[in-house]
Amino acid sequence: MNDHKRPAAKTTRRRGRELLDAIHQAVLLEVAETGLPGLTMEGIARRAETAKTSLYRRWTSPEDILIEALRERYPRENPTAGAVDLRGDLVAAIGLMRELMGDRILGPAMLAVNSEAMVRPELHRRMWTEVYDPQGERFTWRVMEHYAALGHIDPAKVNDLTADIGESLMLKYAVDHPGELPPKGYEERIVDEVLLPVLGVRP
Amino acid sequence: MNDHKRPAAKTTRRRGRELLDAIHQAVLLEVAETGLPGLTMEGIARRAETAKTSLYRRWTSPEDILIEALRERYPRENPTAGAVDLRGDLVAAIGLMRELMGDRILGPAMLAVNSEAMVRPELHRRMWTEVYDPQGERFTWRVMEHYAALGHIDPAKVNDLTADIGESLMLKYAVDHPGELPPKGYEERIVDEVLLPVLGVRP
DNA sequence: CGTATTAGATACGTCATCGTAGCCTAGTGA
DNA sequence: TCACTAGGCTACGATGACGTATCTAATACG
Repeated sequence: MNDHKRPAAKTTRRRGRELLDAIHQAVLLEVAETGLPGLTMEGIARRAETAKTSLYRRWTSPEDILIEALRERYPRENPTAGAVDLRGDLVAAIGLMRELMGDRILGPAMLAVNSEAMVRPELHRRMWTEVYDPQGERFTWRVMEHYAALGHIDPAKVNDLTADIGESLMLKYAVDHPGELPPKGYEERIVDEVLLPVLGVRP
Repeated sequence: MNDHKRPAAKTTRRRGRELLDAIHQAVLLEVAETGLPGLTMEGIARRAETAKTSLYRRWTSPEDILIEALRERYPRENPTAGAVDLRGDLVAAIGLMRELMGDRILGPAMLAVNSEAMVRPELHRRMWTEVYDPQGERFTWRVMEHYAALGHIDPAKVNDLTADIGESLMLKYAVDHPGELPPKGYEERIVDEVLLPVLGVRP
C-alpha cells in the first residue's frame, strides 16, 4: 500500500483549450506582477500549475507566450459612431481606454508590456504587428473622421495631433497615478474643456 | 621577475568624487540598457570598472545607486517666463521635455525608471519624493499661471487638465515612437493647434 | 614619513533560472 | 480496448547574481 507517487488530489489532467487558457491567464497575471523582464518560464509554470516542460514543448520564450495571450485577449471591438452625438461619441471613445485600464488583468499586463516596449523597439514593433489590430486603435480618431465627413467639424482640424489628445491625457493620468483610474467625469472634462474647443465646436 | 599581480596599466586609483561620478554614470547607462529589473550590482561594477565590494560598501541595492544618480543629474532649472510672449514661453516649456527625452543618457534612463514606476507604486512615490523637485515639474503649468495672473488668459482655463496637455502629448509621442524625438516644429503645433485654442487665445 | 582610509581583487557558498532529457500516466479516439 | 498523444514529474549541469569575507595596495592627511 505504498502510495508511491502522490496518488490522490489531481484526478483530472487538463489539455488543449483548457490548459492553454490557464497558461494564458497565468502569463498575464504573472507579467502584471513581476513585470516583463521578471517573466520566467518557471514562474508561468508555477502559476498555471503545469510543468515547465509543457511550456517548452510549445513556446521558446516567456515573451512568446505573453504575446500570444495578448493577441487572444486584447479587445478588438469596432468603436461605432452614431450620427448625431459628437460629444457623446467622443466621451465613449475615450471611455474605451478607461475600460482597458480598469481591467484587473489586462490593464496591468498592458502597462508592463508598454513600459518595456518604450525601451525595446523590437518589442514595440512586435506589439503593433502581432497584437494591435491592422486597423489599429485610435478610437478618438475614428469618431472625429466620422463627424468631419458629415460636415460637423472642420476636416482640417482632424489630424494626428488632435486625434491623440484624448488618449494621451488618459495615458498621462495612468503614468502619474499608478494603479488608479481617472475620477468619474474625467472623460467628459477632456471632451468639454479640450477636444471641443480644439475642434472649434461650441457646446 | 614574475609580475605577480598584473602590475602595469592601472597606475591610478579613483576615489571620492571621481569614483562616485563614474558609478553614477555607469548606473545610468546600465539601466538604460538593461532596464531597471535587469539592474545589478555586478553589472554596475563591471561598467564602472570598480569592484562589487566598493558598491556594497556604500549602497545596499542597485536601485539606491540609481536614485542617487538621478537625484544628482536630474535637471532642476527654474523655467522662467517672460512677460510678453505667451506662445514662445509655452513652446519653450514643452521644449524642456524634448531636451530631457533627447539626452542620450538621462532620457533612456528616465524611460526605464518610469516604466517600472507604473507597475510599482512605491518606486513612483520614491521618485517623486527623492528625485523630482519639491517644486515639481509641470513646466507648462507655471507659464500658464504666470500669464493668467497677468490677465492674458482666463484663470478658469488653467487647471490640472489643461496644464497636462503639452507634456502628455510629448509623452504619448515617446510611447508611440520609441527612441525617436518628435519632429521639428512639434511643440509649435501643440501650442498653436491645441493649447492656444483651449486657453481661448487667438493667434 | 607613517598611519588611517578607502579602493580593488579574489574567492566562496547559496540560490534561482535556464534549457534539456528521460520516464511515467491520463485522456483520446480509431 | 488498446495504442498513441499530450501533459506531468524529476533531475541535471550550466550560468550568473547574490551578499560576505579576506587580503592587498593606493591615496590622503597629519
